[in-house]
Amino acid sequence: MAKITDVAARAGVSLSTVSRVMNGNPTVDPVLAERVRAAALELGYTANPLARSLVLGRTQTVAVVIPDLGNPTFQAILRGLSRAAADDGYHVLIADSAEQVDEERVLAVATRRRTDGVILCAPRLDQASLDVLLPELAPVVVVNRAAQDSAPVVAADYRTALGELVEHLYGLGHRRVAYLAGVPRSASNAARLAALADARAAHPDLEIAELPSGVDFDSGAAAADAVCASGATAVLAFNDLVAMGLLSALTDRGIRVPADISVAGFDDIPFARYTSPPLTTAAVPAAELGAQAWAAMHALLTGAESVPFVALRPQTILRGSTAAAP
Amino acid sequence: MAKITDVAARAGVSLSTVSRVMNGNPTVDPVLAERVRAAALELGYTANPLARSLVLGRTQTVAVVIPDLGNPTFQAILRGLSRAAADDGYHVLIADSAEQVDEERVLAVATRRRTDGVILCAPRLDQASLDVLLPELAPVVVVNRAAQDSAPVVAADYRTALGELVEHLYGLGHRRVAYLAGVPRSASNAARLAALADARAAHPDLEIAELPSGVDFDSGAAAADAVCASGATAVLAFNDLVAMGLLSALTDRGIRVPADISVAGFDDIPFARYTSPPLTTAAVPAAELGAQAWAAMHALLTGAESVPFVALRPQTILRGSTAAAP
DNA sequence: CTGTTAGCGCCTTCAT
DNA sequence: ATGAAGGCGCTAACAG
Repeated sequence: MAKITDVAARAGVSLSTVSRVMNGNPTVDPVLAERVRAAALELGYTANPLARSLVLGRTQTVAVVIPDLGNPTFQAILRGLSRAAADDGYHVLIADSAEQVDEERVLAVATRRRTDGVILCAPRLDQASLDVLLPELAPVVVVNRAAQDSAPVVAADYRTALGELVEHLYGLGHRRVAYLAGVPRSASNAARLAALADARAAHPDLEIAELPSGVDFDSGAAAADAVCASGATAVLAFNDLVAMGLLSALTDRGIRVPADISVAGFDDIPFARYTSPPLTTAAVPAAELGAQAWAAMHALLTGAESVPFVALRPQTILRGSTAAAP
Repeated sequence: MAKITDVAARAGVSLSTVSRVMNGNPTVDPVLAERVRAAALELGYTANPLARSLVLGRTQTVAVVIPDLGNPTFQAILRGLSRAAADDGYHVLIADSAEQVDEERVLAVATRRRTDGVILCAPRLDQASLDVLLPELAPVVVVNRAAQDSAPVVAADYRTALGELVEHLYGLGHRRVAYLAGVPRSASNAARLAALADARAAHPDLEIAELPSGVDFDSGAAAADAVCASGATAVLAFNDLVAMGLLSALTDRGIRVPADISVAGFDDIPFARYTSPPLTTAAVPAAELGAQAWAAMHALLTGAESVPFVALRPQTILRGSTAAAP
């Protein structure tokens, strides 16, 4: 691999001149510049990014910490982020913590050292740990959870979105609703609970039972009996996977959706529209969330003005899985 | 951020000694070593990975080039790869070429310079370009396509897998089968066509019509009319998304699956089991593919013995979307 | 406008 | 066993 001294020798100039030319510094004699460019081309020279990183103090790379690369929402966030970063000439280092919450912190700090900043998706990390972690990570952008002013936040507005879903069900005449809670300690679950509290306050005749569940298909299926026992006429699932699992288990039991019971999901993952019946859900703009997270990071990196808090409003998508209460 | 000289000063030793201690070099007085460790701990010192990378000539990072982060198969490959690499203490840089085949080459070369190697998923890159690209990328591992000895290959055996699917249909009495071809120029499509040729040779009474299609849900839906017109009693879709689109469109037309027509997919994406009817398909072990790709790269990086070609056999999954010919 | 020089932070011979 | 010194490849003052 050709190095800068090789190019300098070939062009008969000093290495500083080569550096200047390669970096577009205009204070170079056009003739020399051309000679340098020719030499660089012949040698297929490109500056070693590592050496540049060391001297410049920036790597043109950011780290994205994600709890689970198998989760469609994080996949979409990563996709949106990666493409937006690429458009700005940045690279992305991924760190999948594989749901190991205790690893998350170490991972974030480790990746931070080889990058210019980190975008943190850590919904299950407790707030106290997060608060001490963030300053250590700066510049850092937090996705989908609060970060008391120590970092810009880009989040979907789960509270409003779930609120709309509740209103939708209430408008259909449902008065007994079950909520399948996902990870109880996650930030987005807290937002959802707030939405339920809002709804209860607004509608005294509305009963919302909170049933435990997980975050995946099987959890939804496993909750079917509890849902039936609760006497609810409508279910708000933690996410689409849970809703789909529930849908499947209910169907197996001969319970008709939405005739007997309405089911709503959350996220609008790609397959939500293809279930039968298609799933009513709140479309979280995950890829856009990723793009916005990048935008926030880019602003941090370039010292540009930036919004400290970006809230993206999920869109309520009404499909066939919800209907009037029986 | 503390640097090695800070630790040296605090411990009252030279920076070489600190370096030795941090790297576990045993030729250091235990007393000094302990003093160094204490100093490092107090200062929260960790060697700057960038500086190490520059001097050591290795970054502990590999690049993964992927054509589309939105594709479930590549997502799974990335997940398996990322976790396997993390287990060996390596980081992963992702490069999503967003299906821009011409960008793929530049991207691969660019990311290669900041990493120790690249794992290349480039199913649509033409073979000639690939052949000149690979030497430039070494060490490099190629996923899901041939690489004439210039790099280790880790691939799913599409040919055998599709062959099994055909046999399955043939065994069910189907004699007129339609194949919904995906991207004609992709490597895996070539493997699939080879499987069809095998089947035709083995069963003279078997007719297989090749119908053009894309690779996504909508392509499958759009192919419904052509499928009906073809008179086929069974369809092999390029992948599960195409199969699901077809399934949906057929259902809309009142055509029953599998009573009127059988449909088989490919890949076994997470939702294939949840369609109605559930999809018969070939389960490509994508995450395992990623893990194997990492293993191959790790071998390359450590100079270990390695297998030049790993073929992973997809498992045929029989579900409800295929049945006896009407 | 160009070349020389001093680092960026670290590892590693080479002496001692 | 330890320290001094050179260099990884490049950029950015500083002279000239």
